[in-house]
Amino acid sequence: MAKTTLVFMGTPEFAVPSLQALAGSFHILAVVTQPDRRAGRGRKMQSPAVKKAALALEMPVVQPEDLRQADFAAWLAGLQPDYLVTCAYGKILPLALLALPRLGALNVHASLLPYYRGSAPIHRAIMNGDQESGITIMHMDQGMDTGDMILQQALPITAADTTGSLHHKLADLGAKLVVEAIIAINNGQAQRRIQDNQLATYAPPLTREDEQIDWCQSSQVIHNQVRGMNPWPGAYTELNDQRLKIWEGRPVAKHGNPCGAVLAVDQEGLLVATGDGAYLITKLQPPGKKTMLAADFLRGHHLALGTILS
RNA sequence: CGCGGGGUGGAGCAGUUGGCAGCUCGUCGGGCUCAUAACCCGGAGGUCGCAGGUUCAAGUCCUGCCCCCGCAA
Repeated sequence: MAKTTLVFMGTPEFAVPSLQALAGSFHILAVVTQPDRRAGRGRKMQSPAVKKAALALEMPVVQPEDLRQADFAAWLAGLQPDYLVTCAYGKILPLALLALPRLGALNVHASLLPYYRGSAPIHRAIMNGDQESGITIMHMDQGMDTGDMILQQALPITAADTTGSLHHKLADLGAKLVVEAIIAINNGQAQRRIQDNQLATYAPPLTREDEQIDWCQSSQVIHNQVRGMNPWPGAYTELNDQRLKIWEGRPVAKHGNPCGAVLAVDQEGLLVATGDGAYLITKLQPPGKKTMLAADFLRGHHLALGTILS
């Protein structure tokens, strides 16, 4: 039997482990990723993480500007892949493409579908204080993350997890499962499970509002937000018209008013009143500066108790 | 050529019109205390990112370069 062939589509860091795992088990005909774009400080051209990984594996890389162009479909059809596998590609695939692969068009999604359909499932799971997340390998259909599920595996979210740590774990789990899913389909052992749309929830992209801390929320909600925004894009608060990113902290059983007020300043950090208690900021970052311990920050910025963060 | 902040003892910061390099913390030694991340006294530790220039004199003014970071994408 000929080796299974596939075309991989993905863009950011999250997709790299899946690409590498698939490359180790099957024959990847081509890698499709988003075009290089001017981005970041200085507006330099930047390649997607998947492109760098694919080039390192010496695979052909294609970076179409528009998937709806007829020549892209023709190109894909010409490769005659067994599978099309997407993982955080970043664009909706035209329906016409999904039928081209002989054995299916699969997607790696970072949630336990039908929960958290959409683009920010990892952030949202941490922000909501969930105890569990996971990976779903599914067939794509025309909806956003609505297709039939092939394989799913849960992963506990620990109290210490941040979006960053969970992202790494899920990327690795996704890599493992997508290989398993293809093997199962090849062997005829895969079962398609329909998603229960009644249970579906969505994980919309982050907005600026998601980043700003509302100190009148509970300490736990704030903590989940801080964890969820770490390492990107960072939860922030305003101090003297300066935006201060809050990278780490923890709820503390103290009380004070009003919410947002600085209650204490010591070697452990900066204690701030919240809606139901207090939150100890232990690691933060002023604009233009590196991330530092709150205690370090306080050595150079003498904050009066009662100063309000907003 | 997207906008902007910054590199000053180990850490975080200040340094006004150029004129002996300071603050908080840490560290070392001593003292005090039942005790302390407490307090008191004393000390060490700095090529002020790099290279030039202006000047009697440069952390500070000028030129070039390196590095770090925020916004925006």
